[in-house]
Amino acid sequence: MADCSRFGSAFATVAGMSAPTLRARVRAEMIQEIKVVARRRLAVDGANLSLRGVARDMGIAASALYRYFPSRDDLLTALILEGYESLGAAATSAAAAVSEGDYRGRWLAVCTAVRDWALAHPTEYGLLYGSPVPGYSAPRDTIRPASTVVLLLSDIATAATAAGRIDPPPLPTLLPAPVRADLRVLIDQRTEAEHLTADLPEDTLARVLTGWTQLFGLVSFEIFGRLEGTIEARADYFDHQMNLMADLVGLPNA
Amino acid sequence: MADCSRFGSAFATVAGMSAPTLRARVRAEMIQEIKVVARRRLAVDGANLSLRGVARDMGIAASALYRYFPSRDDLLTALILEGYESLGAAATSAAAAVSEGDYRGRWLAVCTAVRDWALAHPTEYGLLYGSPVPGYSAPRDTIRPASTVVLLLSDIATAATAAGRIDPPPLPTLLPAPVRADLRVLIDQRTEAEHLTADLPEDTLARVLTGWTQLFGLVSFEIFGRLEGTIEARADYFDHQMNLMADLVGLPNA
DNA sequence: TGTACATCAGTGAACGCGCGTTCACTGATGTAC
DNA sequence: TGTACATCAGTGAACGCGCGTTCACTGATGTAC
Repeated sequence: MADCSRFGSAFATVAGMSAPTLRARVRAEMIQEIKVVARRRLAVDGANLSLRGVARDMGIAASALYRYFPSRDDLLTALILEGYESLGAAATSAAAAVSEGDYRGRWLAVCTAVRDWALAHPTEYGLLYGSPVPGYSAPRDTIRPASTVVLLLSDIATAATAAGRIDPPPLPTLLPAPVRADLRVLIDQRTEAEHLTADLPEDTLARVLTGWTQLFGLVSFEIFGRLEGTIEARADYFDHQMNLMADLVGLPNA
Repeated sequence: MADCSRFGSAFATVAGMSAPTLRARVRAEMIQEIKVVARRRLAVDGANLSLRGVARDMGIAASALYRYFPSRDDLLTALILEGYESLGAAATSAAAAVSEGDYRGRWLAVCTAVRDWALAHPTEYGLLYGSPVPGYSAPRDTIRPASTVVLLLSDIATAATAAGRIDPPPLPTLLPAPVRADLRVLIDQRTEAEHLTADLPEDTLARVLTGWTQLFGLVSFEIFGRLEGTIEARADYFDHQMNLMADLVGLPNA
């Protein structure tokens, strides 16, 4: 839906074969500009994205947009998809910038990248992680890109486990069997899909998911204004909480 | 804004003095019914509450609503306020149903009450804890009722601390000074406002806030569909996570 | 290299809809004497 | 207890707006010979 390749784009037709025609290049640029302008409008209107508004900002007729996106919802879907990809890319490159063996550093880098991205794109963040847009349901395509961050986090834990550098603090609460089963399925799916040999104990994954929930829970609190009047040292607080989660997972100190 | 007392209501004029007039009673019932119907519509439309829709459902003219609420936003505010009150009441009575000394039981009761309320009122939950409604900003009145849950949680920790029944697991990460200062202010505000003598260490409050973030983070994940395809044993998982948070705070096992 | 036809981008008017809010009004309820 | 006036609840038309989407159209770009 979000992709436009089913439109008779000359670009798609000759993709990779010969140089794209003038039209194809202009078309691709146009699609990009529409998304850029739409994102700008999103920041003002919130999730109530309006095609007419976008067209107005671009100085073209509203109907012209239908050459590029078959409906408003498809444009919204494209923006959501790119949002997940943008956030995922930020987190991925932040993780890659930290040395292999510094598991806690990588963990914190991912968390901080998510927060920074959210602060830089608050409305987009709301679109991705806030309440669902009424009358709009995200298509299947968004599921995979949406899971980048949690995969990064669990990969860090997996690597630390494989290196024998994980040491989670013992806590009285034990993992209930049904949850353990759910987690087992997730771990098996992951190792199979990536042809990994490294394994992740269910108990570790459970704590990684705690950290994941804490990460987005705290970022949502901050972005949606729920920390107003309580915590003022936001960055310090965030860093502290994410370190606590790294403690809980058992990642070593540097 | 949300209250209608500045409207020339006969009820307000004679409040507590003599029996309310027929008109006053009918008026009060009408206000209630508007809110009930509006809440029902909210469940369908999401945050895009429409006055005309409410009027249609009630079988009256849209303009008639202006006798009761000066604008759409005031109705929305009233609903948000009642939402916080309803959630807070559910959590409070759940806590009260657990015996004084069972700190962990009270903690879990509050958490479960929040989750149950959210599952029973998903759209309202989204209105309270999702992305802010575009073009609408919540007035000051909503701040106090919105903090009921976190106060309940910290009161449990305070009581456990006073009883000497708290035993948090030591973790390497320490509280940064600026955060400690923020937390100190919150604790002093609370003890002063309630004329309490019991004190709460900043480190404990920090972990209570971790639990608070985890609680709403996880409920939001579940309500907003972000657990789809991962955790199926939702209730077990929730219970487990909230127990983990109780471990972190150091609440004793029963 | 040039011409004839097909494809595409963009226009502007139009459709049909829903919205919040205002306003002059009718009829019922309440109040003061 | 009854009457005159004031207050209130609710109506229905209207204003002005913005929206998504469709459609017949013009002019430019691309393609096949």
